[in-house]
Amino acid sequence: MIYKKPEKNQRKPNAQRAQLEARIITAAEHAFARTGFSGTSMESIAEDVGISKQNLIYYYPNKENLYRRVLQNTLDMWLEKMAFTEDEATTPAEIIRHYIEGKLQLSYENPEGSKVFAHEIMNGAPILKDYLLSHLQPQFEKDIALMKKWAAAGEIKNIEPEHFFFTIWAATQTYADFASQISLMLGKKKLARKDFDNAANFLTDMVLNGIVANSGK
Amino acid sequence: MIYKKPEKNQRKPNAQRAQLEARIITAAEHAFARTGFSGTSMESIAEDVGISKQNLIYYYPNKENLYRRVLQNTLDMWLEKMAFTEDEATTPAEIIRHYIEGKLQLSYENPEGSKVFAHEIMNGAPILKDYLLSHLQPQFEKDIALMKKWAAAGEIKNIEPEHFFFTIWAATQTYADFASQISLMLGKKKLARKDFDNAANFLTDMVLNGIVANSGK
DNA sequence: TTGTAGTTTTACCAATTGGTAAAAACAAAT
DNA sequence: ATTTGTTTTTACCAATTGGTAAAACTACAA
Repeated sequence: MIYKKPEKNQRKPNAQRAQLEARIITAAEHAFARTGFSGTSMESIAEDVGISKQNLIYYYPNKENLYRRVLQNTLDMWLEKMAFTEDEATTPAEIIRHYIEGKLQLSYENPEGSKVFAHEIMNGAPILKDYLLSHLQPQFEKDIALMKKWAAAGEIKNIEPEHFFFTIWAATQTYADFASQISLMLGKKKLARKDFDNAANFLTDMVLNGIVANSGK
Repeated sequence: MIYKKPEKNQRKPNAQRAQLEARIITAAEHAFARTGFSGTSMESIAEDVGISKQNLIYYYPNKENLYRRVLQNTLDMWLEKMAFTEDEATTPAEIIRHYIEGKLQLSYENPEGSKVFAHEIMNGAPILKDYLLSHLQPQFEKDIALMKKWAAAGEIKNIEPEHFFFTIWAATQTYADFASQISLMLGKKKLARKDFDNAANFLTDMVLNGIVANSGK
């Protein structure tokens, strides 16, 4: 008898599992985006994927687990666009323009994630609170400082940077979170790429004219 | 036997009932604001009021009923601040300033209502859709036209008014809907009157500088 | 003091909730 | 063909859900 390393043999082509897991995450994201954590049932997610509830539970053993996974998934691509500290060599106007465009693109590409985030915040951020404090807050602080430096150097007007960020966040995320209302107002079935481009143009124009010292253009 | 008009005698001092109904509405608003329609249970609302679920059902016979009531309650005070057509005699700058202040005051005074509204929209506005189309949309159209007139007259820059409104709505409602995130960022337990004043100052300054032709001031 | 309208409590109920346990089906390596 | 790990199905379950039905309680007018 020889000692044989009991190396895990992975029979199933792992790709298939990954694919199903991805489909589950997508369905879950969709569901949580509409009705939040407590308003969503595991059954409905499973149904959406086309598997049984028990089978769903096999992959994600409980609801909070699944929810955290969805939240984390989104947050990863989210947070990096939430703060704008970057290459300080470029001008404030360019940084701000780039920032607005990036956030709007995110709303366009991942509106569901934005909504899941919104639900969590409106519920008092019970799960995200720590994360926001430890990850977003420091970045926020840094960006505030940067804008104050700009103001001191006369590159932008002497505004309150905090509210600048709240406004940009709100104005960009609204095209994801409130898409149904916006498309209703515009008389469209669904928001298209073009609408996001228009939004980007409007927003950057207004913001740059509004706060950049030498009038943006 | 004389025919006596069976006039309804209202024994219970009607005021007491009205008071309890108001307490229920408040509790319901609070609950729906956190977790939306499907995420809220009648039990939890009753508990919050301090009565039994069956007693709650005596006053509001079913959940959707109660939800519609809460929604309507909010909407009444909501919609009139959602459009700004008014006295056309005043200047665009004054109208816009007044508009922003009004919307922010609403967010300050009734943040719960704002959140209920947000939940409804994020869920695709299943109940509000018709109302928005018949009430908000026409006002919206009118205001768009007004702003275009301003632009044609050279009073404001040639922007896209639709996105102007989306931005203002988002930027003002965010202080209600996302209050938990904002207060987290500002390092405060709760947003105070002062924070809303600051927001109003920032927003009006930026917007007026950004879109009014003769630079707002 | 009794009738009556308004209110609250008690007793249920079927459906849905998130979740467990274990049996069965499946697929691949030996 | 058999073992072995992976996946799916079947069978449950206690708790919670929105809601019904009716009994019991309350207070006031006659």
